Amino acid sequence: MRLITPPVGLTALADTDLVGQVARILTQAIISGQLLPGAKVVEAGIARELGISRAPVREAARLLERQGLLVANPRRGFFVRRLEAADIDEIYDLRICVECHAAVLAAQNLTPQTRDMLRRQIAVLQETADLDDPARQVEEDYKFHRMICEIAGSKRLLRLFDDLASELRMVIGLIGRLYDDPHRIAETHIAVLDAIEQGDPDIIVARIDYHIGAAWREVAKLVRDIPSPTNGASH
Amino acid sequence: MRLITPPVGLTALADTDLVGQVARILTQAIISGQLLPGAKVVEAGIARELGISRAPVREAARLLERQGLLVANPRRGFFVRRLEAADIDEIYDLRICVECHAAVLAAQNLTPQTRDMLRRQIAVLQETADLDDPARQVEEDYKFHRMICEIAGSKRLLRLFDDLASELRMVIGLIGRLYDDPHRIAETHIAVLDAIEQGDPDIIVARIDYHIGAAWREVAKLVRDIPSPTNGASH
DNA sequence: CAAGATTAAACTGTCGACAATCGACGCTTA
DNA sequence: TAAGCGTCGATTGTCGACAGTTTAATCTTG
Repeated sequence: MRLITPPVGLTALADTDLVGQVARILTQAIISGQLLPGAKVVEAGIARELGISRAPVREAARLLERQGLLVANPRRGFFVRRLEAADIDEIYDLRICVECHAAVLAAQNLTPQTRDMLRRQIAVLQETADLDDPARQVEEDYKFHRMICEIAGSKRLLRLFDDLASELRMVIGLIGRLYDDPHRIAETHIAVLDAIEQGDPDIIVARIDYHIGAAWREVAKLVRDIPSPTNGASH
Repeated sequence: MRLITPPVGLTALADTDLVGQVARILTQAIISGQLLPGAKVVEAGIARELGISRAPVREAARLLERQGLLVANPRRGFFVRRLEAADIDEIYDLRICVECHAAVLAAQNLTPQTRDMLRRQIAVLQETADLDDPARQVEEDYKFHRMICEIAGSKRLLRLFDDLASELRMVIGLIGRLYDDPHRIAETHIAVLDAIEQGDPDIIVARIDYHIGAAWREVAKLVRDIPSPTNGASH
């Protein structure tokens, strides 16, 4: 189970903050599906693969533990978090709450520059809707929502969004495809941006609610179709 | 700088999960003001004091880093997070967003048992309002709000509340006293509970908004009075 | 006397090692 | 044959050590 593609290991990047590097590598391995939910994270294995000792690996694992991607079982090791259907609901519910707030704040802070940034991202979204590349669509979708949180101007809000997003990407990666109709999704993005530009909180909340709610229903449906979709790694 | 009162160290508690123990001790040291904002957390010092090695201390510090209580400066060590006035605003803003949502969810899930639990906590709040014990008032206040998040039934929501609360307690501990008029605050708690029992989302949001907003203004005022209240530990 | 250079102490980052523990496998026995 | 038991390998938890860096203190010099 290779976590990194370059055969040279991570020596090229390891100028400073080794723990941060490992944390990023582990995160990537999880959201890309190389490490499946429920899988055991063997410290020595990761360490050997990266050509380092176990200490930095453990510290990185602690970071991911607090982030919610890993679960620590004392004397048993770290495991990739298993997400049940209830977790999906929890995440989307919280995401709506957070992003509604972010969008209202973003509307207050909106400048011509940030507005154009959002518009450009919507253009990208429309382009990718034509392509048959679900992973790319999810990625660009994520970027749009993250932009709103950035414009909102709250570090904690942004971090919270990133945490929720990383959990979601974990399951979306497993589902593979996400959108039935990418073009329709792209249109609801436009509706969201219109609302933000208009600036009316009630409309913003209604649009975000509908937009994310649609994704929620979509994911919930797919998760229910597959018996135990988030439970990889049998043992 | 003793972190623990019992002279025996932590051996009495150290059956399992040493890292978790250390994390709790460090958290307590921070929110109790033993470790001031900006202070350096010397790994060897903590380790020696607890009679353990540096490895578990570092892992615990990573947990607090992700939680936001500590900041890691590569090759320089861990420092207690410094909260500026802008951080206070950020925290309260997010707190209102989160707790409004929690209260609406709690109203949906409310049972006679959980309702009574909240009522009892309000009674406790009213009792402590008579006492001249600000720390206790803050503590019981915190418990009431946490109950709402518990009743809401979302683990992530609760964790988020705990994170925000720990950051707030850090600065409130420094401010020392919090409320101008404890009785008036106790009354707004009643208003919040009434709204939850009534179940109308709009009213709930309005009451929570006002209630937490009042605390926000109070804290912001006190923070502004003191030039640099959250910046202890000069160097 | 102040500012910069130099030396010494303290601290972090990482590693390898060792004991304790867990899980799996195979063996015995009814 | 199936259940219970003991053994063995694999893995975690913790420690002490060492190299490299940062910080503090001392000394030099204009």
